Amino acid sequence: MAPRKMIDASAPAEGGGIALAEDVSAGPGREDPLFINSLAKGLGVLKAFDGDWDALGLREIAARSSISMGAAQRITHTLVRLGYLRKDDRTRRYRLSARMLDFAYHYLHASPLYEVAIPFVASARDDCRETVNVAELDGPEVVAVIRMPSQRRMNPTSTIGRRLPAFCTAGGRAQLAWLPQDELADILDRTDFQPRTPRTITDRAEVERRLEIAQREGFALVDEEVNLGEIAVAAPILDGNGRPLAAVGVSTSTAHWTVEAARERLAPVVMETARRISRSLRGWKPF
Amino acid sequence: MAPRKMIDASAPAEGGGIALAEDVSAGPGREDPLFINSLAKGLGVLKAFDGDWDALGLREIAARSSISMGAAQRITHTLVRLGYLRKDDRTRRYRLSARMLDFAYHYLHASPLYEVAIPFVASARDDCRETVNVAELDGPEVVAVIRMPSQRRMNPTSTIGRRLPAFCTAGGRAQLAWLPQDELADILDRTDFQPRTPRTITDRAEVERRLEIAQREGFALVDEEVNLGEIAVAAPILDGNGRPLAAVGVSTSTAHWTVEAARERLAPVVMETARRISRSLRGWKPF
DNA sequence: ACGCTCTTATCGCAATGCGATAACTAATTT
DNA sequence: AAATTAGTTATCGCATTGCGATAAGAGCGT
Repeated sequence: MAPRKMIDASAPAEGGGIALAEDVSAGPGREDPLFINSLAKGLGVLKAFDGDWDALGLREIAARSSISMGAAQRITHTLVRLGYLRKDDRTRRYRLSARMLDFAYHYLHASPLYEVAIPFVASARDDCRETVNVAELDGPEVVAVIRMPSQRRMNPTSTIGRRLPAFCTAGGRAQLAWLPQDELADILDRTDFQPRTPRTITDRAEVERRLEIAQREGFALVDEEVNLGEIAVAAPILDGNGRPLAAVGVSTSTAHWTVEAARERLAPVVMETARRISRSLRGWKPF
Repeated sequence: MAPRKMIDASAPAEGGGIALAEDVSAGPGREDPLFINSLAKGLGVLKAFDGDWDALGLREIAARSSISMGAAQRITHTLVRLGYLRKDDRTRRYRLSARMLDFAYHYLHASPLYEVAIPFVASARDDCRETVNVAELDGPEVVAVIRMPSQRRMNPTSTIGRRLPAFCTAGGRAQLAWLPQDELADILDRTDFQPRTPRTITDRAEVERRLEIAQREGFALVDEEVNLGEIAVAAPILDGNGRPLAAVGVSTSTAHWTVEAARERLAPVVMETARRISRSLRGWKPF
């Protein structure tokens, strides 16, 4: 009964709109007759398996997704039946099944980006022996789409699907810098300039200045703004109209690289890699 | 006129029967009061974005997931609102959003396997300069969980989330071979021994013999049974009780490797890598 | 053994999501 | 261009579907 309300950031897409996660439980009929509540709840449950907590019990699922236990019961039952959740009959706890990766598979195969980029990314990683990644912009965030880690273990192993704010990441800035003015402004309007480290630039004007520099230089460089001890460089993958589709980036450690070294030896690699991928993609028009 | 009847008695409104590859519903729509149909349909729509087709229109979505257009309308609306689908207002078509990768992220972070394995896999790939992967068993199939491709472009670029039959893949056999007898039998019972190439072993007894050999040798070797021109070697990652959690595998091309060379130079790598990962995982008990 | 907590099963009700249809808009044909 | 068509959005009344509460059942700890 703890009235804890876990508002999850579910709907960053549309600007206005109603706070949907808010009234899911105590919901009086809302004014959106097309919105299917059970679907939202179901996906909410899938999202509840967030932290590195292991198997969840029914009660905890209900609490985390702020739904009634009856709903949790029905939803878990359905998800188990569909194969997305697995249940340990002994402990009566649930955990995600490998079928969750189906979604990633479908997504990655819905665009040629993945397949085309892989060999170039592999080659780039071998050239500089550092972690290379490809990230897409999704609203004010970037999402890791490809990740080829170096042997060195990085701080928080960034995984496919990881989301980070665009304004302070190299991949994010590399895409923001090539965006049309109005779209950029729209995204920055929606951005929460929260510092991730003491070195994160939180001033919008200053970020915009960095974007101009990135545009001019052809790459974005971020120095310990995301994680202390980490330097990242990224360049945009552009479609035929010069619109950014994603960014190729390299992350490395201040223990082995200086900003100057990165600028000199890493930046050319990401720019060249991004250019090659861009060229291989020509002809395919995203929306 | 009361033509609104519904002869659907014969066609229980099970969620998207056709499009779902698995036996999602042998007939669950029937009497299963806990089964939430709208949730199944919603997930079915997400799955409809399967091939490399690009953006889908409402009509096509409805057809692919075998739901009414009304349902398609409501579901897409909901999914767009939740951020899983993106809509191009000009063409009125939908496509998956990067948010789909959230699921992969949650799944990969629900177990320590991913983080622990990454550096070892990276190191293995650098040792043999071939594609290294980690796959988990999910029923009679294996699912790719980690993929570190070589620079050489492989036939069908295997992606995270890709599913293949366990009985004819190296990663699959490496896990089957270490499974308790009853579980193995259960999985083989459910296996459809369909050949993927002319060289696929489709005789259950012969597959079982190969499993014994794999068990004895410590690794599984598959020669062009999945794709022509491809040799794969894999070894199991075991938990404290000797139960397989996943498998480390290397895929390579017959153009550059012979079976003997793979056995001699690749097998030791996967075995050693699997052993290292296994040891790093001790203490964590999956269910 | 007896509480306790959490999970599974059951039930009656009405809100929710359903399918059909109509209004609309973009793209194609003539 | 006007006319035709394919496809998408909006609306509506109704029964179905999924809802929350409650009761029955399992484990677990003390």
